[in-house]
Amino acid sequence: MIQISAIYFKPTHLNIIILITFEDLEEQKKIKLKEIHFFKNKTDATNFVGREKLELIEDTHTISRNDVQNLIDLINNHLSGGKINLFDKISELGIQLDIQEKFPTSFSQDVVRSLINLKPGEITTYSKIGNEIGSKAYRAIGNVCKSNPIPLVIPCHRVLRKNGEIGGFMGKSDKTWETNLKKQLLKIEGYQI
DNA sequence: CCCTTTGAAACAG
DNA sequence: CTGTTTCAAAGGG
Repeated sequence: MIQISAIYFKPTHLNIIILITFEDLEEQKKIKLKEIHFFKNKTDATNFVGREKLELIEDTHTISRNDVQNLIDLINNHLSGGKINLFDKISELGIQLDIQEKFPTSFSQDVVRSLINLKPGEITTYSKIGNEIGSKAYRAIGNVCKSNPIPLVIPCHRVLRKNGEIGGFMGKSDKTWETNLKKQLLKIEGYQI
């Protein structure tokens, strides 16, 4: 039984709670980032930890791995307007991501490959991705984004509708907290909607 | 296997 | 705005 740990924090320049779940790869002295979740407040994050039966880490000093603190620093840097490619930086740290497991089909991997090439402030559309990967399954591209366990790192928030509308975020559409967060993330990256 | 349903979409009318 | 088209993926025979 693999123990999944969780830690949550409030980024310096954004009024949300970010929760990271990860697996400790002890033999490699590394971690594997599993999921990133966003919450409105600490209560919601705590409830999630309880529901998912996660091992909550109260602060990073209690764990031996620097990876977790480095990861939090990277996310904070990015959310403070630092135009870094989170996917690349995380890879440089040697933090594992289970892209293969979470995106098993070649279709979904094509979509992910297209997404991680996007720079902060750069946007695309569902149809543009379709053109890149040679598919007209625009809605299926949305489904891949919906199943993304690591938003920000795989930047689904940079995918808008062709007509300029915001599109969905984390499974939610229309005027939801999620789509509002999508707008905020784009604004931080310097993209004016 | 095949059939139906479901999308964070796009397009025509 | 309302259909219609579109196709990958998942679920149920």
